[in-house]
Amino acid sequence: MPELPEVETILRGLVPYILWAKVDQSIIRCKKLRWPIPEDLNSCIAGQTILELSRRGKYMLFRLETGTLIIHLGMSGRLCFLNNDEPAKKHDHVDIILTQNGMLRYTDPRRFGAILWTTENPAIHPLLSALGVEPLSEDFTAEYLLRCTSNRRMAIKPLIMAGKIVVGVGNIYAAEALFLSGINPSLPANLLTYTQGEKLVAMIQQVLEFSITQGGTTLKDFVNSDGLPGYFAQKLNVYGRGGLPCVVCTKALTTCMLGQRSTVFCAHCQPEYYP
DNA sequence: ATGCGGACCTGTTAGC
DNA sequence: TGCTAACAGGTCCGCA
Repeated sequence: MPELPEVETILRGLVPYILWAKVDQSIIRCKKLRWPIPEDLNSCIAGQTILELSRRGKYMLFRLETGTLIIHLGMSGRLCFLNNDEPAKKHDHVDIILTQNGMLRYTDPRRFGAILWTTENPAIHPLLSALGVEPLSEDFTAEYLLRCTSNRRMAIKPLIMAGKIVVGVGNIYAAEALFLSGINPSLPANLLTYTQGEKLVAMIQQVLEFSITQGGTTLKDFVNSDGLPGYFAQKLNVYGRGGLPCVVCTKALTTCMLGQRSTVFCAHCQPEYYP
């Protein structure tokens, strides 16, 4: 499941292959994704040069001449640069064939992803307009976080995952950052102290940045689609380790559900708040 | 406005 | 062994 570091890694890897390339045509094999792929996708993008690749949260933005392709990988989506003669497999939804050699192939078995087209500034697109700040930007500070959490009673973990305050913090990185910050995932957000907020901001940035660094090392492999996601290379302290010993205190890690998400934490290192 | 639960979808794993 | 059921994941939507 691609999180922000994976999306960033994929984007960086694609730049040398597709920036300034021209779209010859696109082929839709299966338009069913989270929203249907626009029927007229081909007429929207054919013949246009890819002018810019960027990212907003986990949304990839391919700016063409008359509009922008918005691509989300959901949880099982992949975007690979392949030779034109690569045979299509079961869950290959779309090919974007370039006039030079090669094509971009979108694959998504679980269909949680999206491919959309907008002729407007993507920043005002309904999917992007309400997103929180980029976690690795200078806008993401303890002051900002505290301003956002001060009147919210919701648990801190689902709140930082919701994407309204900060984007790109999925279940894995939320759990890891909270562990490294010593903050209980259930802590009501309004009780977050400034010191905790500082720590949390720093740890979110640390785990994401480290993961991007790791992703970079497998960059050349991803083109063949067998590159390991960054978080596999990353040492995970809590995610997926419920019941196993805490790497710090050796007590068994606790698993709970929070906002319908499995959540692992150390009850000793991330003590609960008692009112 | 806030916050919660439901929906989407299917490959993988656990349990019978 | 073969089947079924639960689970995982990100994000939007609708209802209280």
